[in-house]
Amino acid sequence: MERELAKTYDPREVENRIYDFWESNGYFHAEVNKDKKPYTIVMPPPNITGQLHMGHALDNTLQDILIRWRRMQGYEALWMPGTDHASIATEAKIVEAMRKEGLTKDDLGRDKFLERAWDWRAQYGSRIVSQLRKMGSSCDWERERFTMDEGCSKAVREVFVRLYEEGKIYRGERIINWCPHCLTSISDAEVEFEEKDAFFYHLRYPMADGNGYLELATTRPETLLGDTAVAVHPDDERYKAIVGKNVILPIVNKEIPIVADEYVEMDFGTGVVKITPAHDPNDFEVGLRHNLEVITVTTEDGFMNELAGKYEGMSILDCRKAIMEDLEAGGYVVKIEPMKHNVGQCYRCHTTVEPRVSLQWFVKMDELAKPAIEAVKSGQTKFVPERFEKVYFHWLENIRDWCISRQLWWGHRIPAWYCPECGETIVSREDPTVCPHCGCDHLHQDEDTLDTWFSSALWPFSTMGWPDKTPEYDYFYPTHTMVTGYDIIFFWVVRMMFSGLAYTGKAPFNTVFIHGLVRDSKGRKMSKSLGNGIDPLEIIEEYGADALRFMLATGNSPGNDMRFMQEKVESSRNFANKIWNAARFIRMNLGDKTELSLPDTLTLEDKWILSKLNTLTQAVTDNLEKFELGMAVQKLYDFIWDDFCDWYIELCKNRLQGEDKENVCRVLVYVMTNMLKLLHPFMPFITEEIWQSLPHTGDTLMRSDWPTHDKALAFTAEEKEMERLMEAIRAIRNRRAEMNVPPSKKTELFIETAFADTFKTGAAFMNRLAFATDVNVGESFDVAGAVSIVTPDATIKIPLAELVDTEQEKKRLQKEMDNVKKQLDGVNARLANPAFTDKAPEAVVNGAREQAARLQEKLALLEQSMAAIG
RNA sequence: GGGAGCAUAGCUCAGCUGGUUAGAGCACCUGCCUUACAAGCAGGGGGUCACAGGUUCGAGCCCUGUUGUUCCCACCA
Repeated sequence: MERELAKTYDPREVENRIYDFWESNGYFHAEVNKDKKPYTIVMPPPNITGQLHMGHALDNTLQDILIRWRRMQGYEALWMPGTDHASIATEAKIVEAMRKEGLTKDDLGRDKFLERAWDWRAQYGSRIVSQLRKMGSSCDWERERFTMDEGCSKAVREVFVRLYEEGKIYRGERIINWCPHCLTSISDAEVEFEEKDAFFYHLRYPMADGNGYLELATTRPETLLGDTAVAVHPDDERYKAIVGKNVILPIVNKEIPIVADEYVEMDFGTGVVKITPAHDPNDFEVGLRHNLEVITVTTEDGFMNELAGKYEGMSILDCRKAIMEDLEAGGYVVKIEPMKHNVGQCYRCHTTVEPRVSLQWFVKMDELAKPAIEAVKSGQTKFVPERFEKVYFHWLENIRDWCISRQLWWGHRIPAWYCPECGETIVSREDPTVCPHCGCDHLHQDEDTLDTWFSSALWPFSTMGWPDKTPEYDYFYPTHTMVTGYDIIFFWVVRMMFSGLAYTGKAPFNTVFIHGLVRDSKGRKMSKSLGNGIDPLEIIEEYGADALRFMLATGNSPGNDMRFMQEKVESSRNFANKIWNAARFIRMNLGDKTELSLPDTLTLEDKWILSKLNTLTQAVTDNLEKFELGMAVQKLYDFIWDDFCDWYIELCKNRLQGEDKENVCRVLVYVMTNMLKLLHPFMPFITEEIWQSLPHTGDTLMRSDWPTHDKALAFTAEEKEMERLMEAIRAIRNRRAEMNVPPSKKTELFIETAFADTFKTGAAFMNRLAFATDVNVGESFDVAGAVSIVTPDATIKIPLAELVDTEQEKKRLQKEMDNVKKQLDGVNARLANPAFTDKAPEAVVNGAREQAARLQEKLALLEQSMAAIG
C-alpha cells in the first residue's frame, strides 16, 4: 500500500479511508492472549441521547492516546466501548417527543412506551458511536456494549439480588429528593444547589396556654401545613421552661408540641425551628427522634394536596403567597426580610427539587464505602492528579444511603415482586411465578426502575461478562486506566470503586486519570443554554481530527480546565502540514529506494539528529508513563519542527545533491519513521498515511513497535560538537540581520577557533545556512574592516568593510563584554561560595564550572576582537 | 462554614521530584516567495513569575500569611 503523497494534506480524504482500513482489518480488536500483558480501558459510556461534544472529544482523545501507545508497546490493548441508556435523560426526551404528538406515558402504557424507547435507542444510539469513529478512536467495536443489553442486565440483576440477600439493600419510607417535573426521586448526587434570592419569613406561633407567642423564621411558610412540632435546643435557657408545652399552629389551629433537639442552632434566628418532617430532610430526622407525625401536604407534581385544606390544588408558590396573606391577616407575621438561599435543583431539568417522604429502595452505604476508601488509601488505585483523592475521600466519608429506585419506565426494572395475599416481598435471580410464602400466583413486580448509575457502576466488569467467569473477565479485569472528568467522580468513579470491590473483590482500575473541562474561548462552560458550544465534528471537518486531537492534548495538564481556541487548532493544523511537507521532501528525494536500515557510516549531523531522537524517545515514553501527555506532545512538536525540519533537513540538503544521497535518505527515513511512531497516538491519521507512503515493514503503523532508547545511537560528544556549529550559524545570522544584510549578499567567512576540525566539517553548512561563499578555518586571520562575531568556541570574521562603522562596532563589543562579564561574575560568585560547592550536587557544580569556562573563553575572544579594532 | 484550583510576555497557556540568562503558540516589529512547507524561513522586541515574609548554597516551584479569581462540598431553618 505505497502511494504518492498528495500535494497538500487533505484530512477529509485521508481520515475516513484510513479509519476504514484499520477497522476492516481488525486492528482495533483485542483478544485474550496469554503471551502478552493486557492493558484495558473501558470507555465512559456516552448517553444514547447524546451527540459528540468537546468533553467527549477530550476524554476520548486521551483514552485513544493511551491505548494506541500501549498497543504499540506490545500490550494486548483493549478499549472497551459502549453506550449508556441514561434512563432519566432518555425518558425525558421521549416524553417530550410524545408530548408534541399529544401523547402521555399513561396514554401509551408501559409496554408501548418501552417499544418506543427501544426504537429511539436504535435510531440515536449509533449516532454518537459513529461520531467517535470520526475522532479516530481505536475501540474494539466488536465488543461494543450497552448498559441495558442482556449481559449488563444480568449483572445488574445479580448485584441487586446479592445486595438484598446480604441486607445491604432495603426498601423504606424515607425523605428523598423529588423532581416534580421528571416525576421521580433522584439521588443526593443528582441535586445541584444554586444560590437564589428568597425571603425569610418571621412568624409567631401562639402558645397553647395563651401565654404569648413563640417567634420563628422559615423560607417556606407553605410547609406550615405539614408542621408537627417546633424545636429548640435542649441547652437553650430561653426556652427550657416551655419544652414539652404546645403551640398552636396558625391557620390549621392545631396544637403541636415544643421539642428539644440538638439539631437546632441557638445562635441562628430566634433559636426556634418549625418542624415539617415530610418536607425537609433535617426535620425528617428530628421527627424520627421525637416520633412525630409525617404529614405530606404536596402532590408529586408540585401542587398542594387534600391535606392542605383550602389551599388544595394551588401550586406551591401560589400557596406560599396565599398563606402569607392569611398569616398577615391573622397577625402572625413579624417581618419579612430578603435573603440568599441555596435551592436544590434537578441536575437534568433544573426544576426545584422538593424533599418528600416516599417509599423507595436504598443501598446501605456505610459498609460499602469502607473498602473503597481503603483501596485508595493503600494505593491499590491511584488518582492522577493526586489531589482528587481528597474529593473522593470526603464524599465517601460523608456518604448517605443511596436512593436507587426511580419512578421511570426506561431502565432496569427492580427485580422485586410483591404478594398481594400475604405481603411477602420476593427478590430473586429468576422471575418468580408463585409466592414462596403463601403460594399465591398473582404476584406483581415493583413498578420502578433503577438509577442509571446503578448499572454504570458495574460497567468495568459487566462489560467483561461478569457474573460469568469469562476468559475476558479473567484476562482484562481489573482494568488499568479510567479516564474521566472531575465532574463525575461522585456519580461514577466512587460507585464503580465500591461496586468493583464489593462484587469482584478487586478495585476496578489501578489509575483514575482525571481531566478538566473544555471551556469556550472566554473561559465559560460550554452549554446549550449559552449556545457557546463548539461542535467537534465541525472542527474535524475544517481542520481534521488529528489537529483537533493534537490541540486537545497540547498544554492540557491533568485535572485542569482548558479553553478552546480556534487559533490553537490552526496551529495544530499547521503542524500537521509541516510534517506532511517534510514527508513530501523525503519522498521526493527517495526515488524508488526501499532501503530501511541506517548506513554504516554516519556523519556528524546524522549522529546529532539520531542522538536527539534517542533522547526524545525516552522522554516521550517517560512522560506517557506518568500521564504527562501535554509534555510529551510539546517535546514531539519541538523536535519535529525545530530539530528535524529546521535543522536536520536543511543541513542535509547539500549532501542530497551529491554522492552521499542514499545514506542521507536512509537517515531521513529512519528518523521520520520513528517520529511517526512516537506521534502516532496523538495524530493517528496523518502518521499512518505518511508511514504507508514511505518504505516500511508491516501492514500498519498502529500495530508497529513503539521505539525504545538505543544505546548505540547515543552520541553525546557529537551532539555537543554540532551545537558549536549551530551556535556559530545562529550568531552569524543574528549579526547579519542586525546589519540588514540581505540573504542574497553572500560573503566569505574567516573562522578563528580551537575546534578547527569541527568547523572544517561544518563549513558545508555555513554556505547554505550562514550565507557563506568560502569558509576559512584557522587560528588567526587578519581581515581588514571585518565584522567580528564571537561565540564561546570561535571568532568569526566577515569582511563587510562597507557596512562597518568602527565606533558602532566598538560600542557593540563593549556592550557584549559587559553582559558576559556580568554573567561570569555571577557564576564565579557562586563557585567561590563553599556552601554552594559543598552542598550542591556534583553535576550542578560541574555545570557551573563549565559555564564559567565558556564565558571566560568568550570574554577572551571578545577582548581580542576589541584589540584588533584598535 | 469547609476544601481545592488558578494568578508566569499584549492574549491563551507549559514549566515534571527546587539547579545556567523563565519557555511555546498566537499577536507585534524587521528581512526573506532560499526548488518540502507563506499553514513557510531567518532575526527581533516584550516578563520584579499577584503581594509580603520565611526555609535553602540556590525559589516561578517548598512553607506561612495577604489579595484577587474560579470551582467543589455543606441541611443554619
